[in-house]
Amino acid sequence: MGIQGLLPQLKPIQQPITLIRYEGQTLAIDGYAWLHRAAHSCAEELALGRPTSKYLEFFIKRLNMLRNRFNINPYLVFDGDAIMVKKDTELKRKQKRTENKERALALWKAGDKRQAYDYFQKCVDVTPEMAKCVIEYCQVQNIKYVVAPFEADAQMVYLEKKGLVQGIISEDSDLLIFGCRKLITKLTDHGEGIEICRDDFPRLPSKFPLSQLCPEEIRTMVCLSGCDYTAGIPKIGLLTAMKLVRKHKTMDNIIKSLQREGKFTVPKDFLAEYQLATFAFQFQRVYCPESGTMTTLSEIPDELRSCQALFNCIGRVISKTEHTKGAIADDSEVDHHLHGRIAAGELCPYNFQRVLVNRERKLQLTTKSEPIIGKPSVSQTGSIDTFFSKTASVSVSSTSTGVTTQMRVAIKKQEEKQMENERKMTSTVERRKLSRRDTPVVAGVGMSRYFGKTEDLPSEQNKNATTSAMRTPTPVEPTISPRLSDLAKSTSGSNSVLCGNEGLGSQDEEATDIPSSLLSTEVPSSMVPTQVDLESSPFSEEDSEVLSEIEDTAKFDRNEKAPNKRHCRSIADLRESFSYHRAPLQDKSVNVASGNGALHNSKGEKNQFAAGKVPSLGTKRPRHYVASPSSATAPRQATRTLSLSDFIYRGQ
DNA sequence: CAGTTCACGACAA
DNA sequence: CGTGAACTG
Repeated sequence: MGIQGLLPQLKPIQQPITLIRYEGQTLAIDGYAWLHRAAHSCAEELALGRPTSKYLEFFIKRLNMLRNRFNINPYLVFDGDAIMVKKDTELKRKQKRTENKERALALWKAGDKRQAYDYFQKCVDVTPEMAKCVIEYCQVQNIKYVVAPFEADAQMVYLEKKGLVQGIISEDSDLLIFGCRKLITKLTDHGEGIEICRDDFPRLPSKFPLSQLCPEEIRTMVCLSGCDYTAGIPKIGLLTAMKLVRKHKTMDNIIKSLQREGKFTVPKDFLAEYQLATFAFQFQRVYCPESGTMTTLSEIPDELRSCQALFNCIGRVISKTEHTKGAIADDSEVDHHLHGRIAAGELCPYNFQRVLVNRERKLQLTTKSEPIIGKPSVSQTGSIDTFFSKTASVSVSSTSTGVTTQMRVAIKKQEEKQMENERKMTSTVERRKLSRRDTPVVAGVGMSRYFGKTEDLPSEQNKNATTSAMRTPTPVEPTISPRLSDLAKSTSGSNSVLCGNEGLGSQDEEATDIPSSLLSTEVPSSMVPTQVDLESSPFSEEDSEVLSEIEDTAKFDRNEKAPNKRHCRSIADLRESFSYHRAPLQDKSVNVASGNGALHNSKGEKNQFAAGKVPSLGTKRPRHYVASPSSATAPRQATRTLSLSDFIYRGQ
């Protein structure tokens, strides 16, 4: 993957840096790159279809580092659907993985867990469901994210072009071909990495004078030597490709020359492959979080707009009328709304008819067994977990958050670490009212801000605020109603069967399809779930407990007397309510410091996207909807944007 | 021999 | 990703 041999050639301009130099800026992060690394810490659980919080912990650790230690605004970008040019390679990889997985499982069953472990590592696959788990964390934490319609690479470069991010964290050298200006690679846990700037290209040695090539020539070069979209020509590496381009300029000339000399064997349809590759590099579909529409990385020139092949390889988009993905040239024919929901992580990126479900929650729903948590958590045992199991039965609010147990555990762990650090770093204990800091309960209280432990909140005002905010990170949609019945089917009848390891690897496909009637942008209000719908659902008691989060949101949606009853303010609310301006570690209040607008944490106009901006079903919000707090929400906002610690340690 | 491509093994987590 | 084997001129 990537451009073989590119990074070594760029060695002269690779600059070791620390993230300090990005203080106050926003950086795009290749979400799947992190997921892949994180997945190695729990390959076994992932392959066996068992719950885990490890990969989330990885994200939390790193996101905390970025935000707290370096004051950087992370902008997570996840891959979406595969584009045509890459689909076959994707399939091959999948095949390899399933191959390894089978071997791993065979070894596992044979009892050879040692060797099985190695093969688990080789078959690690990251799924959109895992991304969703991270996404829900982002929603709670007010971290920006987007699910790219296709490749994250193109999406991230687009964000950079638009000035929404000032740099890109990724391991992929492809980024530079897409036009990335600032690439940060090899980022460590401590925030050190390698920076590659486009502006430094002129400093490259004459051996590899990249700056003397125009963008098109660069694409020619990498296509010759091989990239994600072309196999390249055998025996031609980056350097010979460079020479060829310098000599003959265009791909046409190069191919002619090569064929004349006969030294190299040019694959038959290489030229066509190249053509498609350049399309994908330049015009790949991306999602514009500002306008809430699908666009292309670069604008498609008029003379190419009639090229059908182009629209096939830059990514097929959803047609507004057909409700299928196709090569659509006309922007107004594109269903931007559905793509917005994909970008928000609401719908499955490769099958928009399916709701995207957090992997860990899905596991909770399909196997009723209580999740196997990483470890019983030595410190302060009994505080948080029992806390949750207690309140779960008492109050719906704790289960209504849509946050899985894994998330709780993961967040809790990180919180503990952070508090540990805080403890070390601050010798002045008086800073805040921390009298209760060291009591075992503290962690539990700390958690409450994520999970709406409403009874801890003093005022009625806050209570409402929290419940409305806490409901669920997933936008509350009418689609929940049909889903409920599906889930009922899948969970109620077959509980005993589903327990245990039964679903090895086959846990994926759930009947979460949305009826096509719901795909239209106009949703009859009759689709809003009714009390009858819910009460007639034949849940067992346990089921309803597990499912209460969904049910809750539905109830809440009904009772909410918000102006827009089809789609409660859900995430917009959530992030608005929970945007604290700074994590508690720093003393400097950054709220005010962001004069340059780089840090637009809570009220920032640029912050509106990640999910709140996404148009909701059947509503037509103004294009540049800025989540300006209404007078009604303003006071709540005020109370909300206390420092995190204040929030944690208030009320008891 | 210098320059280059390519296949392998190792990382890290 | 870095290494070394293998190939070329």
